[in-house]
Amino acid sequence: MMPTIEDVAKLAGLSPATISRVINNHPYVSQEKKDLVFKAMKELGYVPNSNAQRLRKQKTETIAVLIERIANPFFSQLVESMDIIANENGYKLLICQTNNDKRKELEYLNLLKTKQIDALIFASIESEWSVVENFLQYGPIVFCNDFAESASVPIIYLDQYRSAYTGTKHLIDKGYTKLSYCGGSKLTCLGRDRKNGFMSAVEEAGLNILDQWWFKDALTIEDGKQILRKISVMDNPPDAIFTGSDEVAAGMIKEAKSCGIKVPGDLAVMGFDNQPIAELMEPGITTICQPVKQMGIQTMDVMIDLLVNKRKLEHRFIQIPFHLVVREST
Amino acid sequence: MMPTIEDVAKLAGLSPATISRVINNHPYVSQEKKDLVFKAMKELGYVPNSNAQRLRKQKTETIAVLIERIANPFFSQLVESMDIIANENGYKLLICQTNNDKRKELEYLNLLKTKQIDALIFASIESEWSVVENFLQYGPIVFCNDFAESASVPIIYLDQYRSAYTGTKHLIDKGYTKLSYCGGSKLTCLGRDRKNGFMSAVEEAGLNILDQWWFKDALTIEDGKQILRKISVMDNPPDAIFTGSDEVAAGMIKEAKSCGIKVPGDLAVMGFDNQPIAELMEPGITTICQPVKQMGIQTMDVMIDLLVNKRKLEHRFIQIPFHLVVREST
DNA sequence: CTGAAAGCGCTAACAA
DNA sequence: TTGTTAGCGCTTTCAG
Repeated sequence: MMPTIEDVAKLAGLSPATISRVINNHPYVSQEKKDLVFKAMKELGYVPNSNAQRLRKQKTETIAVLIERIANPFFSQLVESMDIIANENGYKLLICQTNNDKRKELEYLNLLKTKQIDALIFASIESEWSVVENFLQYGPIVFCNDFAESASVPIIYLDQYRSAYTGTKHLIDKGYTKLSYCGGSKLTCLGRDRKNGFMSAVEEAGLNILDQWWFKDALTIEDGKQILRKISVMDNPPDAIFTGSDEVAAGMIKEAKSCGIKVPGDLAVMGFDNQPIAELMEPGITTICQPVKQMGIQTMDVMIDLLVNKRKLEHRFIQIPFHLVVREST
Repeated sequence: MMPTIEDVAKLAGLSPATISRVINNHPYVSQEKKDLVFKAMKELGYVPNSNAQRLRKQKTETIAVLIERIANPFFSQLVESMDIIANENGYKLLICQTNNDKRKELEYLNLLKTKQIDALIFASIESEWSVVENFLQYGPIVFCNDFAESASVPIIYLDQYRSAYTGTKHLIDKGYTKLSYCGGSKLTCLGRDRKNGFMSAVEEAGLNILDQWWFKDALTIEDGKQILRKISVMDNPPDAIFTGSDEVAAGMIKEAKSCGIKVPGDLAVMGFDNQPIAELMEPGITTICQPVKQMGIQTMDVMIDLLVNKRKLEHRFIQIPFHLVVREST
């Protein structure tokens, strides 16, 4: 079947060791033999068996990245840029969808133990750091976008507190007083910081938030529509809403049209991310621009540095800049 | 460092073979020994080294899928559903972005040869079948969405000819006579069939298409905007345009607003895919609904069948249904 | 500069 | 039902 290194050796009249040296660009192989090896390899259509190499070298040249869902544009863009950098450096990127399932997350973490990956990136996290920590002995771990409390590894992060504060402040400055908050799925560090930023601006302005103005688990366009329907039948509805995603905001705007609610006349809507959709909607969605690609690139740069230059794995926060994009929805 | 099967054997007072049997659920292991093995494994925190398993078994439980870009919503949705089915059947899905680069595609094909994957799915293809064919000896290959001419393997496909014909017919029935066509990147089977479907409806109606009404390489929102700008300055512009993607259509509609062109008054715009954006835009985009998830699921079902039941790899067309979704943009 | 040989961790005959 | 043994294909000392 597939030719092995031994077949090449035989054909070239050399030893497997020499073939291996050529494959791995070792110095001290005469040009003459090198040519012989290349010729034999070509003739046989030889390619080294990666599993044998991995077993021997105890390395896989593969990095895993854990995300919620690839169909979420934020993650697909993040992953795209990570993949490019990884490939440029000779690494493969394994994309792992957790769907916010702790069990699946743990399974993926086990890839480190079973030597199927050299390193792992969390772009979404469910587990406690105390659990994750145990896997550090098997390879470097880096956080990006979200992180686990008290994690002692590099964290590439956008200041959610300040960005939410900025967005909320914008609403307040525009004169809105009945603010609603629409958060994501879980209360991770990201969710917590974002909520605190919102609250901080609200308290500073001395505003009061009714219980019914709080929404959570809003992730999709559909979620946005549903929330808007709830708002549409409220006795005392909010006059502005801060959402954690452009998709939710888009769903709300779409549904508002059906319900006869004017955006921003009756309800101002803020998104988050600055996805393409934020610009395309009518009205355009005011949002916080997160440089997703940059985040992916920088995260992978850190990881490559760890892997290639064997830099020490230590805690540091790398801030990603953000900015407010004002459009018509507020 | 990491405990090996031998460590477990020693601790349990058994042979490595027995441990292996337990790991692989072989019959004929007494419950008593099994318990001993589990206890020892747990105590050592043992996990089998997959590279050793792969080398020995000559299997990876990994399937690759080749796509253009993961940030394209069509592909990210496709991949999401494939991943779910793959995981349910104990397979990992390796996502490979080719960016329409033949060289990269070939690199990924080589994963079959180097035993890093068991099988491969093309959801986008650049190479000739004559090239791809040579890799069949290393594992099954299946096409999905697009395919290579004369490929002799399963092809999961949406009838592009009929769908384009249907969409174009819709425009003609609405009374538009100056039709423009806006195609994708390359002239693959998918692109060719779609174009033929368009032409067929056009010829049937006896319409004339000006040279300047043909556009190609349109993929993104930005591309759509640019094309609209070109149209906006034409002496004799089209009155309806058939595009190959909702994103292109969305870009055109957005830009039309800036240019003072009415959609559909001055220009009717048709999309393709029925992405979420098609519903969200104002006007809503008339489009062809492609059941992406179903496509992903069915493709993976075929692949799993091939892999698990060792079904024979033979040519067959599996049709995915489509339907026209009429909204306001036409 | 090159080759011989050991062994990465596991599985599957073959024996017992 | 269990153990012994021979590799899977490659890399890396260690000798020469």
